[in-house]
Amino acid sequence: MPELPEVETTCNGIRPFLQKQTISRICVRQKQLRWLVPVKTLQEKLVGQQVVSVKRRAKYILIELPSGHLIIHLGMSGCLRILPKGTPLQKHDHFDCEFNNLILRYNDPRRFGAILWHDPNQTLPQLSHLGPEPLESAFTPTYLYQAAKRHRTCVKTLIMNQKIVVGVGNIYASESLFLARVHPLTPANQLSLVQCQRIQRAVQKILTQAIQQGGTTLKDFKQSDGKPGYFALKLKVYDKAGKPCSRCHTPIQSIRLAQRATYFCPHCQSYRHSSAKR
DNA sequence: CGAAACTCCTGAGCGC
DNA sequence: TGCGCTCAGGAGTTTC
Repeated sequence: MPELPEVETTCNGIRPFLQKQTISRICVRQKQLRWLVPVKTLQEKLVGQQVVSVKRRAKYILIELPSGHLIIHLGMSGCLRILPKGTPLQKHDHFDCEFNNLILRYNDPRRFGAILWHDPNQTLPQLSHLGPEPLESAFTPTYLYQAAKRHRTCVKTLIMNQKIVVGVGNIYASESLFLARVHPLTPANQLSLVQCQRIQRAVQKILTQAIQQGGTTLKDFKQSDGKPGYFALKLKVYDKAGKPCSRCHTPIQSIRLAQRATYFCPHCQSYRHSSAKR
């Protein structure tokens, strides 16, 4: 579930509680995550350290300490909560980072998430090779156009490729292409510059709106204070198969693309419309 | 090299 | 009520 807006929401939610706080203790209850630093390393690097900042890169949460970064990835089902000390455990509470008066608690039913340590002197493979941030200046229509030219895959798979641009997951890929009026199956190397411009703008608009709404809660995403995200109410095509398109009332179609559910309006996003210059 | 399939895991929802 | 099946938002690895 967590795509860029959900990770951004989580960062914003935990930041005010953690800044300048000192880590007093850590607790790892489940070692079978996607990646987990050795507990000994965590103990050595974290305990007694003061949080300098809380940042986001792609879908990774970076908690900066004087000696490096604690990096948390929420995977598909992870969430981070700020809780009072002594809060009883719930199922799938895998990791605690304790401060003086509060706990940063990581819960992840599917265990696709990760807890990493980034030593500033070393490169972390997960963070190298990442593409530009979609909301920063490097993500331009020209950049997207040049990148698209090198790929034969379809546009939806392209914008979900973290080497091309980070943060766009399955939900926002469908939503962005609907807003851009581009068919998800359009081959990347056939996109026009005008289409790339529409896609770039749409991605930025959708992600910005989703951040303002606190992310999207479909099943289990929670903000750090436990509230759901409200962008689900704004979704136009995702999970709307058979429902009328909000723009033209044609039933929304769903297809499977690279093993992922994909939704689009066959009228608004037809190849004919997509290729036409607008 | 790129593209697509496969993989990790739990839980929800469905049909029977 | 319960069983078995399918599907789920990520992303590195494997295979072709």
